[in-house]
Amino acid sequence: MNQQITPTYRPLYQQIKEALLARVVAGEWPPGTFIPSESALAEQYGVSVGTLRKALDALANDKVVIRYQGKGTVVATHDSDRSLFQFFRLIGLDGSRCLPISRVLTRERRAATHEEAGMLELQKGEDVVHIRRIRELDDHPALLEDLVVSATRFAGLEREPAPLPNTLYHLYQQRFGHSVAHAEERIFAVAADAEHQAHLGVEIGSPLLEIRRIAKDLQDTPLEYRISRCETQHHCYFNEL
Amino acid sequence: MNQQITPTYRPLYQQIKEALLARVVAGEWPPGTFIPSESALAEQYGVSVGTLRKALDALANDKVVIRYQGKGTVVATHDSDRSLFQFFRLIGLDGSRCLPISRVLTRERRAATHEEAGMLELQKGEDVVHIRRIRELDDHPALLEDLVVSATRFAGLEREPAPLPNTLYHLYQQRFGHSVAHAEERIFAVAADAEHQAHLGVEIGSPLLEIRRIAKDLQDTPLEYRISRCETQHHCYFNEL
DNA sequence: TACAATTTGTGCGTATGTATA
DNA sequence: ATATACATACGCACAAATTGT
Repeated sequence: MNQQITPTYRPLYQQIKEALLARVVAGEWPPGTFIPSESALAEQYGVSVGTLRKALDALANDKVVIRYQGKGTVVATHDSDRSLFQFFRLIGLDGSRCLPISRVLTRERRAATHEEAGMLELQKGEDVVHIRRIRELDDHPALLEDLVVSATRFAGLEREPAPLPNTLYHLYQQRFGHSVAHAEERIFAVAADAEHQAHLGVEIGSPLLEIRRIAKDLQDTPLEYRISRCETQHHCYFNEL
Repeated sequence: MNQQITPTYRPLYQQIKEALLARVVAGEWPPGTFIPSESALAEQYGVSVGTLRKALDALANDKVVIRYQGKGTVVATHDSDRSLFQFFRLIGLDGSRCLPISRVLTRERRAATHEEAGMLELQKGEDVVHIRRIRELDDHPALLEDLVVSATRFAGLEREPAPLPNTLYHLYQQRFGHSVAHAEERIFAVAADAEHQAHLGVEIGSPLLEIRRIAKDLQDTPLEYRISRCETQHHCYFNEL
């Protein structure tokens, strides 16, 4: 492993990090499996264990892998924990974390709209799978969600087993081999319409939180575009700066 | 520097980290000043440079200090950059970061309400300074902000020079020696009232984003409670997960 | 229960590279 | 050029956690 992959200087441990990341992305070590030990990898790349440690620490920092003292290093999965703490930011007014229960309303395959194609970086005319569901928090309907994914990337999602799991990212990873690594959210305040009245039991025109999320994989490929509308009488969006 | 401060074992570099943090908090190195070099500090504590490096790296990760190769390590300040990128999460619809311009409406010292006393952990009957201002983004009034701080902790803030800087946290640090280290935000959707109509030019009842922020210092002491109401026709709240 | 093997975590020391003044 | 400071890289020793014998 030489120091000059490109003419510009890059630290060795960063090159190792990228090499390891490439192997994760390539599927050599599927999510949930243990990767080789530090000493074994250090020997493979011909670097010191300290250098390899720094690469693994950086990957752990990015939540690509998780390290367990005495056991080894595993590729990160979408356990309920991760989906809940990293990607679900709604909490009760008292600060309690409540786990959502999903109920699917519609599920269909159709052509992507112009906006969806742009968000998901799809070719002209590609299909998407569109899922609409409501999510209950504390036995009370709180969210109306519309989400779309590429129908080619997630082939057959519209025919998946009836009760979709309420942690969809786990399904993406298990069934389709696509892991959501991070996401961007843009939040707006909007007025409720008749649909929200019907499903969430709020007045037409009452204020709702609208959360537009683009979920991406390790290579920044957009996997899912999701719009959630949330009633904030009983819950709120929480963020730490 | 022994390994046993408490009966429970704690890594040496964490103990060093806390010792250094304590000296920052005590004001030994004010924000913006350079702290001693790695080798000097390592000698002071009788540890290796590697161990001290790990402590400093952790502090840099927490944004307590900033490291410059070839120059040294400085205690973090509230430059416009930090206030803007860490604490200001509103962006234009096109993704542009727009810097806000503030105009103060009212500024008064008064008794704390029950809610404010709870949020700021004040004694019964303590005073607060209350500032109300609007903030413009792209020459368009976009936010109506109400913020309160302890009148004893920020003594004389209500008599500060007329044009308050639009980055208040910088003033807190410079004038009162209180540095905002992190914050919690809770976001709601609310309906605009007559005041919002007057100041933001929106219809009564139209949806607004309400951001309730508690800003804390390095020791988790709440410094400021702030409620911002934001119109999201031209801007939105941005968050990365 | 005790012990050993494996793996990551911590700590030390040293040498060299890069950036800044 | 020189000096200083942080960044990278190597190697070693030992501690702590886990697992199997």
